Amino acid sequence: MTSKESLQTISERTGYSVSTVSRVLAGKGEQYRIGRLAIETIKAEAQACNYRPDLIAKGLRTRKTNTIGLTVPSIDNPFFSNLASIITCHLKKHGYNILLADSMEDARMETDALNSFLSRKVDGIIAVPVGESPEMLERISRSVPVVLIDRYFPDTTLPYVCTDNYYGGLSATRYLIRKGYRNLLAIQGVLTSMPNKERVRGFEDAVRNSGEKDIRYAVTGDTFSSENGYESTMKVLESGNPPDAIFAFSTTIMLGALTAIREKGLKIPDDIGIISFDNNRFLDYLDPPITRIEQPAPQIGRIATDMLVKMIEGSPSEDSTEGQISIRPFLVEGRSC
Amino acid sequence: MTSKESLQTISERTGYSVSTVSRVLAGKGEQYRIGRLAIETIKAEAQACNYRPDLIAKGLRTRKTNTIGLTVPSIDNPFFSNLASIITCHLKKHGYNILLADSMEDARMETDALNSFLSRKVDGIIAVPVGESPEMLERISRSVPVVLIDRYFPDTTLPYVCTDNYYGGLSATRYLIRKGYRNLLAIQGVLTSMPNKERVRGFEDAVRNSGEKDIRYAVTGDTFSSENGYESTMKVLESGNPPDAIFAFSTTIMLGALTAIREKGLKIPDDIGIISFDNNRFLDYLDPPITRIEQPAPQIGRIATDMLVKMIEGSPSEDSTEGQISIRPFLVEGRSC
DNA sequence: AACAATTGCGCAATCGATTGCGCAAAGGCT
DNA sequence: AGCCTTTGCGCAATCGATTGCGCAATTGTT
Repeated sequence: MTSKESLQTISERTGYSVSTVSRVLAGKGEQYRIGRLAIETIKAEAQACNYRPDLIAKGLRTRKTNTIGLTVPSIDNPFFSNLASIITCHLKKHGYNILLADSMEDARMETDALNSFLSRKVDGIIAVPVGESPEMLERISRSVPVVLIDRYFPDTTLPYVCTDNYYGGLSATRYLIRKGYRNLLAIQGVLTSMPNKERVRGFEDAVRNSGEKDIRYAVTGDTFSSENGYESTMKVLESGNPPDAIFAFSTTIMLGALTAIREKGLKIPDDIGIISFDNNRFLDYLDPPITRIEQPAPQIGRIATDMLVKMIEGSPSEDSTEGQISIRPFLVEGRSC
Repeated sequence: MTSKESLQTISERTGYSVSTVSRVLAGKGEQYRIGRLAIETIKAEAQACNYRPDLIAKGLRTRKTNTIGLTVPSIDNPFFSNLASIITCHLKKHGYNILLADSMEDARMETDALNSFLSRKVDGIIAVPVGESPEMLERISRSVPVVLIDRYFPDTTLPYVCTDNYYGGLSATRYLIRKGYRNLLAIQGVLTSMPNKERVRGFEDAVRNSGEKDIRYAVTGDTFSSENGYESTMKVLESGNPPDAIFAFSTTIMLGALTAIREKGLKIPDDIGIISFDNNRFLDYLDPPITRIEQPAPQIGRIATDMLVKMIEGSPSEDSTEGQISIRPFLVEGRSC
C-alpha cells in the first residue's frame, strides 16, 4: 500500500535477480562487475517506478538506521528549540534523521525516551540530561554513541559539549562590579545541575577576586522558573537589605524578577541593575533591553553533532578525541545595568 | 552489540520455540493456550535479561512503526516549537514517537523530508506545509494518513486543523476600530499562504462592514520577518499619510514595526496603536504589553493528533469525520492600543 | 585444442519478529 | 478399545534489503 515497489518487483520486471538489482541500486554495479546493459535497465526501471528503498528493511539488515535520538527537557523552551533546529540541520547534512523526545524535565520520561531510542536502534543519541545521575546514560553509551549537551555530569567520561558556565557567571558578575554595583543577588535555578553550580562558582569567585572589599552578595532561588524569579526578587526587595543588582540565571527567572521590580516601582538600571543568562531576540525589545550572557548555541549544536557523527562513523580506534568541551559564552550589552 | 537479546536468545535459554516466546511476550499467551509454566518461565527470563523488542524488525514484519513524521517550517520559531511540544506529548500518550524535520520554509527540503518519512514507513504525517501546491501531499496522503496544521490549501480534501484566520483578522480589526483608530495599516506576511489571505480578508471585511464611513486602510508587506515589519512601518511613517494603528500579522513583523516606531519617537498607544498575531510570553513584558490575537496552539495540536491517530487506527470505513477544522483564536489585551 | 582467467550474475542465508497452519499428546466419551 | 476434542506448542514462510560464496559462460593463453 505505502509503496508497492521493492527490489522484488523490479527484479521481476527486469528479469534480473534481486541481488543484482540491489547491487546496482546501491551503486555497487561496477564493483560487482554488473554489465552495462543490466545497470542501465535496472536504473531506468527504478527511476520509472519511483523506487524508494525501505529503510526499515535496510536498517534491519545493516543494523544502521541513519537516525539519531534527541532528547531535551522541553522543546518549548526557545533555547532548546534553537539547539534542536541547529542539530537537525547539521545532522541532515550527514544523512541522519532525528527522533525527537521531550522529557519535560522528568527523569522517568527521559528514561522512557532513551529506551525507545534503543528499541528503535538509533545510531546515536544527543541528550540534554535531566536526571541527577549519569548511570543510565553511561550504560547506554557502552552500546551506542552518546553526546550530552548543555548539561552534564561531574566525574564521568561521557562526552559533552556545553557552555562554559563558570566563565559566564564570572564575566556577568565582573561586569556588574565594573558598573559600580556593590550589593549583588544571584537568583539561581536547579541547584543540582552542573551549569547552575558552575554559574554560582563563577559568581562567587568574581566577587571574592574583585579586589573590592565592600561588596555584599547572596545567592537565592531554586528553579529555572519565573515564579522563582518573582518570589526571590520580591522577598529581597522587601527585606532590609535590597540588592542594587540582580543576576538572573535564566531568562525565565529574569522575567519574574522584572515583574517584581516593576511592581515595586523601581527603575532599571538606576534603582537596580539586572543581567541575565540565555539569549532571546525579545530581550532587545524589552524596556530597557536586557544585558545578558548569551550561550553559544550554534557552536554547541555544531560541535556536538560533529562529535557524534565522528563517534558513529569514525574508526573505533580513534576515540582519542577530547570529548568534553565547554565553550565560552559572550556578554551582550543591553541597557539594564 | 546494541542489545544482544532477541526472541532467539530467550528461546534458546528457555527451551521454548521462538514462536512461543513471541506470543507470550506479545501478551497473547492465553489466546494461544500457552501453558502457565511456559508463560512464567519466558516472562521471567525476558525480565531477567532485560529484553526489549527490536522495533525495526517488528516494523518490517508488521508494517507498523509507531512513528509519525512531523515537518515544520522552522522549529526555531516559538509558535512551531510550541506546536511540536504539544504534538510530541499527545502522540507519546498514544504510543507514537516523532521524526522531526525542519523544512526551513523551503519546499525542496519539505519534499526531502516527506520522502524520508515514506522510506522510513511512518504511520502518519503531520505537516505545516510550506509549498504552494498541495500536489505532493495529496499524493502521499493516498498511501499514508496526513494531517495539515496551521497552513492549508484551498480546493483540497486534505484534512487540516488551523486557526480561524479570517476571524482573527476580523476581530483584531474590529478591536482597533472600536478603540477609535481610523487609519489602519495591515502588514502582512507571505502573500500566497492561506492564513495570510484569510487574515487580509478578515481585515478588509471588518473595515467595510464597520458602518463607519471615515476609515482608511491599507495592506502592505510580503514576508513574516521583522525586516518587513521595520521597512513597511518606516515607509508609511515617513509618508504623508501615516496610519494611527498597525495590525502586524506576526510577532516578528510586530517587532520590526516596534523598532521603527521607537526610532521615530512615537508613543504607543497614543501616537500609534499596534496589535499583533501569535503568542509569546514576552509580549506581556514589552513596553507596553502588546495586544494580540493568540492562536489556539494547544487545541490545534491536540485535535490534529487525535485526528491522525483516528485515521491510523480507526476502521477505514469511518473516515466520515469532518477533516477540515478551523479554531477561533482569541484576543489578549495588552496596552498597545 | 585444452586450460586458466575473467566477466556477469544468481542462490540462499541473514537481520528479528510475527503468524497461519498443523501436529502430537492428553483427556473425554461411548 | 477406538475415536473425537482439547491442550500446548513448533515449523516455516514472510517482511525487504544485503552479501558471502560460487557457478556458468565468455575470453585469453600457449
